[in-house]
Amino acid sequence: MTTQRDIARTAGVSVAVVSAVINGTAHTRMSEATRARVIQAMENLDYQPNQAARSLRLNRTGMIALILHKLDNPVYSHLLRGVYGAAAEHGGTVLLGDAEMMRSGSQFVTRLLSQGTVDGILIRDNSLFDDDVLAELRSHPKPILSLDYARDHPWVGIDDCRAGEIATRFLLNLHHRRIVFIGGATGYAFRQRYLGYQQEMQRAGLEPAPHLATGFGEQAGSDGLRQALQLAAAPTAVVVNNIMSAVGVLAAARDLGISVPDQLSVVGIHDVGLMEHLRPAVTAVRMPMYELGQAGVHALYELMAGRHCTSGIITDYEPELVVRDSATALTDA
Amino acid sequence: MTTQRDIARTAGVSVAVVSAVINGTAHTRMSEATRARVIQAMENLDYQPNQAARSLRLNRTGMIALILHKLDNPVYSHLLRGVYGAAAEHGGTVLLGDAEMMRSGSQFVTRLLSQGTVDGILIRDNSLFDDDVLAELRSHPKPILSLDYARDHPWVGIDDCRAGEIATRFLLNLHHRRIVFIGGATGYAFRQRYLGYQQEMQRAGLEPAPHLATGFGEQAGSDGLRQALQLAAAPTAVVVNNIMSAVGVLAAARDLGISVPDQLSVVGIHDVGLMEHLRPAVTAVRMPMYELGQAGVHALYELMAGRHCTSGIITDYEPELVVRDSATALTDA
DNA sequence: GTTAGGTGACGTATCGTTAATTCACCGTAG
DNA sequence: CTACGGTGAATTAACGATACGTCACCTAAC
Repeated sequence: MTTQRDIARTAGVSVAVVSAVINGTAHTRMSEATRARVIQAMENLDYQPNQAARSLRLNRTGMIALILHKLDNPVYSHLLRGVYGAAAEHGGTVLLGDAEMMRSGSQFVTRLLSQGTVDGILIRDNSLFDDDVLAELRSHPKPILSLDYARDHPWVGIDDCRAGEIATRFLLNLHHRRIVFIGGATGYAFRQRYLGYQQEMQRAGLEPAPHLATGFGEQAGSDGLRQALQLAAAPTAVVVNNIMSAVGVLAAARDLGISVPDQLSVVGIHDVGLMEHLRPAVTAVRMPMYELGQAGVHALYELMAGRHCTSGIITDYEPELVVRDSATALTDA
Repeated sequence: MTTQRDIARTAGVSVAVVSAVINGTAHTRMSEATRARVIQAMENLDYQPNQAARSLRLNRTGMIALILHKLDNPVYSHLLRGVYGAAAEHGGTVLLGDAEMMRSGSQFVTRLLSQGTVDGILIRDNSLFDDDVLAELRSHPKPILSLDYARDHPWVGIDDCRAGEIATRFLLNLHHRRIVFIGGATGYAFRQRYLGYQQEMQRAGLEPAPHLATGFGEQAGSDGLRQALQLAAAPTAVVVNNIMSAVGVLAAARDLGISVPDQLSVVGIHDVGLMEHLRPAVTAVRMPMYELGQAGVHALYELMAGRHCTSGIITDYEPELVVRDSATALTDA
């Protein structure tokens, strides 16, 4: 491995100068000729700074952790892109973790937290961490930022309530009145979306249906729809709190012989490529996940720089309805 | 931050003893009483070793990189689990990267390769890296293992050819004769699956259809089916080379008014949760991706230990057909 | 002619950990 | 009474990069 010492020897300067050339240290100056010689030597010897040494000296690794609920959830696809991109802007690398690995006592969490492996942590959905881990998280010195509302941490979020409103408003405009809200686990974001639904229903003078929060994933959507059909008045439309649950709703509808959108309109919250390729293609509210990732990283870097960061919902980018085929106007039957 | 020096001071010993207690160094001995005092001090002060210092000293980070094509491809879900699990067994952490980030010249790739950020690299689908990156990969000192056949690296793979055979054999047993093979990008694995299809067709005395390798993803499946229908004799069954393309095939079939499985049987290669929740639920060949991840990590650790590692297909776990609703026996029409 | 200030560069302590070397002490064998 | 081996520990030199303190040299102002 080529070190600064090798460069120094080759260029006939001291390591201090090499380091100064690399970091542009104001303190140590050098002539243009010297700088050029050093740069030449670095290129010739194919020098690459040793990260471990750098981390030790600077007490900073240039790596941030991103902890997600289910890595394979397609809604994270854009979030990941945003996070990786923004981290790269700051010259940083991203260590990706699944919340599953955050069980307290696991190698992974300890390592992240206290061993200086990362400079900061971005987490999505606090509700997933058990109390021990949360305590550990709070006690350790590196900044943490939540990508969802958090009572005890700095956070950045997207307007989940608005997403619920948009989906509901769309269905109301299509003359639906019996609209139910299906799916969603314990997270704050999930509840916010229901809140948006609730508000919009009340604004229209309608009674919101209870939250059929049957959980997360395809099965939850299927269960939710079956429960919805037990209600006194069967719904003509559903808002689905989650992209994978939307798949479950479509499956259950098919299994029960309910035609979508003719007999049941479906609007999903969150949009991914899959929604376009299901049949019927699913009308969904696109959430600005890419932008959330970006904003989260920038805010985290603020924190890591010791500066203040204002928590809140990002307002530059709003949830946006993508109209496809799974919802249609209610015709008087 | 608590360091070994703090422990040493508290326990009234030297740092050498602390290090020896931690690492069990044979060279430096100590009495049981001393060891106990050191351990007590470590607990009291909540000592966590500094990874940067460790990495610098040992020239080893305990981190391996896993580079995938599309992170959000659900088939990686089980692979990830296998990799993370096996890495944890070795006390390691996984740095996850998308091949997109492997564009040569990017921060990420350089960092991985030469700056000692990781001890080894696991890559899936070599075809994704451009020549510059591959050259860099080969020139750098850390071991690399491919999770797919590779001419120039050690590799571990799954039996993709067998998967093609299984899918085709299943359809043949259902009396299908006009079977086409759809989708797949440039990877070796994709071609192997077609090869399996080809072999099985020939074994049945049938002429294999040309490989409708329209690419990767939902759109590819849709395009592939449309192309298949242009063939002289329309197919009664398709093998789909890729899970997302299967979604596209179903969508195109629906759009074209072709009923699955009544008019067209579909078998997918690779299985993910989604397949169960599509309608019709997709019959698919489950690939041992979890086991591939495990085997890859173990082989990589062999390489990192300077030992030899035999490249090849893992045989302990075979591709396995999961029968659902998208394929049915051909009845004489 | 002396000195103040600027320029260009060097030497070295430091980060926390590991491991090779050295050392002090004690009991015992010769 | 001395030499010796074993035990339990301390000292210290790396690992590579960074930044502070220092210094030699040159020019120009007084």
